[in-house]
Amino acid sequence: MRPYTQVLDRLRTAGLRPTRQRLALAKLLFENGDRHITAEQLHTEALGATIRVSLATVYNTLHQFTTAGLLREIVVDAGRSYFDTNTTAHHHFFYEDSGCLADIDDEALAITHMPIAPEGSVIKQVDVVVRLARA
Amino acid sequence: MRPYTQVLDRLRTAGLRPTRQRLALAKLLFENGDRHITAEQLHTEALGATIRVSLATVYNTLHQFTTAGLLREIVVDAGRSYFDTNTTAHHHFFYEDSGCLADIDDEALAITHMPIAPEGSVIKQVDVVVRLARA
DNA sequence: GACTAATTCTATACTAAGTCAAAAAGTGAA
DNA sequence: TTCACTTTTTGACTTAGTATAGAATTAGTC
Repeated sequence: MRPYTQVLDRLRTAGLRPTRQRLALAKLLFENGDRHITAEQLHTEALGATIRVSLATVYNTLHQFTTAGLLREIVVDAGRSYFDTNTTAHHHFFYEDSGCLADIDDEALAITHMPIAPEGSVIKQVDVVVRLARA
Repeated sequence: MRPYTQVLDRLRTAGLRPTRQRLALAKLLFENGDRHITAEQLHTEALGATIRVSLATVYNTLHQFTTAGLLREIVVDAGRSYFDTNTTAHHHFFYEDSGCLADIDDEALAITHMPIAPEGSVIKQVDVVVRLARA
């Protein structure tokens, strides 16, 4: 099995053209366990791994992957976007001091009453953020 | 009763020096029903009401009010902060098309099972955002 | 392999939201 | 009124993200 086979399949399945940059970024994102990462972090990581890619391309790629269902955007900080490789429905702890995110176990939190969407709108997603401070 | 009596009391109670700017912004914020507002919106509104105040002061004031417990910051958009005059525990609908926020009735949404805070941290707040798209 | 249409990337300028800091202005107590 | 302390102002600056023209790349056809 060649090194890029899995991410190649993944991009093709998602209907995305498998460019050099997309393949390399997909490898960083999807072959290192579940991750929560910002565009800046991913860009730095790519450069550190001698992947030549512009910051604009990192942003474009993250947004394309999100639109294609490979990533999910997480909004916990008014100053930047986080992207989550785990796209299943789940919620997050957010450590405000460090800017780190962690998944909350499914059984640890549940919403028992869902509100009805107001007239003329549909519910896209329900996000729960448990904000943490250092004890 | 003078026009600024209520907000004057409110600032004094909160331990904040009642400067001209703080009084005027407090009046806009707290005497128009529950509001969700960004710094830019408040600044525009203040200027429209011939309140001379700098944008830096609007930001400073919103942050001071939040720290003093008069406002609550709501993070639903990675590009800007919203401030909520209703500081009780409650959750929000966020209309992604328009950038508008609306409170969710208490009984309409319930969470069973609060997660335990991870080692070394405390839960500051639990935020639920129901993201809406146009139908 | 050559050609080519369409897509994507790059580099850099730009935007929007928010912050910084020195000087000026204002508050409140004595 | 004075004065110590706080707050505001102004305009420069920072940060995260976006725009865009030209270059580079992908992928299908022959």
